Amino acid sequence: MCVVLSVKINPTLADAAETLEQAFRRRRLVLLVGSCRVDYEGRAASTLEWGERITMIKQDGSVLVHRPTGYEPVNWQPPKCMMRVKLEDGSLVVNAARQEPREAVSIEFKEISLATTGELTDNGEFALHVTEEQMKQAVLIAPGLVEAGLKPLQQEKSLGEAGFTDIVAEDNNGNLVIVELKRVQASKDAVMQLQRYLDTLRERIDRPIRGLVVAPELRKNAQPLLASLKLEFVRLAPEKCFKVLKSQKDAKLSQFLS
Amino acid sequence: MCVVLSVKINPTLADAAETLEQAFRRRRLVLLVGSCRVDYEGRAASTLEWGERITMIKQDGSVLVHRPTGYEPVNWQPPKCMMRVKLEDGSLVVNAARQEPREAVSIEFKEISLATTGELTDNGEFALHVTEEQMKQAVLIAPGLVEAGLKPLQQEKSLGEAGFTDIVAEDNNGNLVIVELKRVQASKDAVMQLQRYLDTLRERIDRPIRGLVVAPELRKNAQPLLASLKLEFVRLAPEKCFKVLKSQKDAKLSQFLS
DNA sequence: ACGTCGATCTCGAAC
DNA sequence: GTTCGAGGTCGACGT
Repeated sequence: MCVVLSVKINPTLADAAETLEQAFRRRRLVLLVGSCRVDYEGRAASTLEWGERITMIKQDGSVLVHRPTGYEPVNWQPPKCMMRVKLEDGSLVVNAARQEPREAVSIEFKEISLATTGELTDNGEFALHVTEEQMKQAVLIAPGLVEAGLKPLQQEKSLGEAGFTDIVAEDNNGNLVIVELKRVQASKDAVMQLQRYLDTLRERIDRPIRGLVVAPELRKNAQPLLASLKLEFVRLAPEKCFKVLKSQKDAKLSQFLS
Repeated sequence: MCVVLSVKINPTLADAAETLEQAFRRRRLVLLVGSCRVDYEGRAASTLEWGERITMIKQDGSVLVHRPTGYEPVNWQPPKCMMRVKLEDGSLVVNAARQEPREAVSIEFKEISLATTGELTDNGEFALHVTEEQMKQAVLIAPGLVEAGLKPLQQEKSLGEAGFTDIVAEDNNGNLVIVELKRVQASKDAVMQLQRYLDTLRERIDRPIRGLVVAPELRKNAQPLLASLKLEFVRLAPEKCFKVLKSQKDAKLSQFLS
């Protein structure tokens, strides 16, 4: 297997231009390391003065210009860009343009240290292990994770403008229980969202309703708010949900095999 | 000048490991292209199965794993990571860990097509031309951009839980004027945010208050909402703000030179 | 350190 | 197509 098709070290700009032309025509991956200047105009406008950077042009026409530090690209262009190469006296200009919105990034190189092209194939599955949706599934499968005797009523109850509740259930005393789930530490936001649900529900339904924030943790500054609104917090670790889902999956598997 | 220090095409895993060890010790840039699998565990947890990707390890210890398409890295690690390399039978594992929050990305290579290291210097200045903050500055300098006779009162008026207004001013008729600024087309969000400010203010202050959404454009579906809330829209192009700021800057400069 | 807010946010799902 | 909400958001700024 050979994913890297061409590697040129310190090519002339003309040589690099040739390589780029070909790569863009065939929709190949391009990696450029060199000294450049970048102009952007579109949703905003920016200029980046001379410096050494890494430029990545992907197979779907997305463009990333990375400085030697930091998580984010300093300049970029989303997928589906039209790429153009222009050789001017003493500089190589790569232009990436798109419409809707109309915007363009133009990268001017005065020196290229490395020009690489390749064709990468990547069908590997990406899985985020415990999402909020998975926590919900886990709680619906095993409501005891939240409270003994809890009985889920329906998965999502539309509340019009107020949004959706995560879980509607009933407790051992016949109270309606509204559950607001968070995969990570719950903040005031989560508490206020739950309160809005309750406000809306109480206008429509005349029976006792409890509000539960269920999350691995409750942010400290949300605790007074929670208390003042007479809501409740239930600690639930994502790992527990993961175990429930795993055992569920295993059960299905063994059922399938039996 | 030589920013790229080492380029190895189809190196053995042992050879690559050697190169990486050295690069990490000296805090160099590393680019890897090859077939890998990625595990992440920290704020969330994820797995990415085998595929061909580009891995970029920056000079500040940030890590980016990019699939051949899309703007975003599929896995990453913020700056200041501890990097470790481990050679196991048939695979090279690169581990990037940090604390606060405690999390780690582990990249397992079974084949490396390209391993590059380098030392990039980049002091080029980056400038974004018109930000929302700059629009605000422009309006404070030249309130006439919004309305003739408008007099700004203070830059930001704290409204407790409701957040902050962009600009508080007074019009020719002695009305209080609350301005919500947007650098791009204003949506229902902007209108509702402004309305929240007004609700809060009207509880505290007993005088006529007008609410203005100031932006280059107002989204069509926000217009009925704006009308029903009796708010107003004022068109303001970022270019005009840019000119104001530029003339201001020029004035300062000529003042400085005189 | 924590909280809030903007972003050329990006991305996906729902409508 | 547009709108809405989440993100391992990131990054900047204020307290």
